[in-house]
Amino acid sequence: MARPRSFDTDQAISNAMQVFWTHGYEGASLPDLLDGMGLTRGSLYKAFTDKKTLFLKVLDHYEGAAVQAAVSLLNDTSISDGTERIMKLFTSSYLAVTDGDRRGCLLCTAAAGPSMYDDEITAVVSRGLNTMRDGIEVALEASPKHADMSKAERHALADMLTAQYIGLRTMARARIDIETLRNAVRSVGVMLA
Amino acid sequence: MARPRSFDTDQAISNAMQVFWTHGYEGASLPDLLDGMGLTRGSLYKAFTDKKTLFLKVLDHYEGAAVQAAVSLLNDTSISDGTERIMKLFTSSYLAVTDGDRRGCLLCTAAAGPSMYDDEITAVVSRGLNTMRDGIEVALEASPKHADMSKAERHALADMLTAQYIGLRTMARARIDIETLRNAVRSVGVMLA
DNA sequence: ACAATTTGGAACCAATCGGTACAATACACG
DNA sequence: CGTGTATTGTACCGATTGGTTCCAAATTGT
Repeated sequence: MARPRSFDTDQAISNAMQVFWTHGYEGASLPDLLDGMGLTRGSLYKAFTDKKTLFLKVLDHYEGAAVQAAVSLLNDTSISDGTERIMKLFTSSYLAVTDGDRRGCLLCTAAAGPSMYDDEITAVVSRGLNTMRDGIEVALEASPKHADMSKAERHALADMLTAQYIGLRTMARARIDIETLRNAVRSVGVMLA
Repeated sequence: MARPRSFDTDQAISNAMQVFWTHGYEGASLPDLLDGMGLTRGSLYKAFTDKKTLFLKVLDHYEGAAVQAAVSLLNDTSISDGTERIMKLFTSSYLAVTDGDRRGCLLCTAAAGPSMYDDEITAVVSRGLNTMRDGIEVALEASPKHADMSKAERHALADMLTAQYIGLRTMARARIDIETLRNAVRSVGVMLA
């Protein structure tokens, strides 16, 4: 009936995610995105309406990929001790930096930026962060060391660890010395032990 | 000899700080700044060279005001227990939110933004965060509960608490539920107790 | 009074921003 | 093979970005 789309939508969103991840929402210009996604203005606006809509789709994608990966790690029953899973999450954040990835967490970056004055973006971001939080809580429930805590206390501890996670990933983006990051992760381990 | 400056430079910087604090570096436009500072383009560029230079001055000002206030709280020997001082710092961050201040920490916001791809800004930001970190470490040294730790362990714990602080203030900006913030602070208290 | 300087303000700049209009293009189906 | 149709590329849009330049008015010390 008509000319088919020459690009894969998911792939395009995934490419856009990389651009937003490095530059942030307001820092990523249309040319940046077009370049990274490998398509032209017309195609982008036809397929994704506008920049903000694209960003919301990207956040969804990030939630479905990066956040979901973290959550399933936190739910991985093949590691019986929940605190071990949590430490694996924090350690992997540290290892990303040693591998040269200083971009931090897309969600955490968006959480700090001026884009948070937009209600829709705010909603998606805090939903994503809450998903992380819930994952941490699940892992805590599978931790023998925290079995005697009250549900409320465990809930609060999950909140604290979420803040810890956000702080760690923000520090990574801020080019804080790698030793400091290592120390922070190590101390989380000591605290949970 | 010549006409003196009709505005107070420090006051102007302080006003600029408010604008950057709410909008972030790239989010604050020239009109925003001129409006908030109450002066015109000509005066601003004569006095502060350009936007980035102004922002660096603002960061210095923030370090001399907000960060220094936090540090002197952390050094306040009238509160003998260092952990109490640290908890006061975290609690005050929480109380800022209950008072309706959702702007978070200027340094932490700058740490997450695309402005971190600028070396000069990066340097000033991480210097400020390190100052905070050192303050926390001093407080820890004045804590009986942490007197038996090794210097290295205490250092690492300070790093962790810095990440915690950044995360907390970022969550405040991200409009995370106030209960979650309260829980996070409470858990820090439990952890340090 | 005079020289020095800063003021507010407007005009102006090139560059870039996000977004749109539209003609050329390339495909799927009858 | 055509023809309808959605996609594509590009030229273009007005608005805004940070930054400059000019100038008359204002305010000081000498």
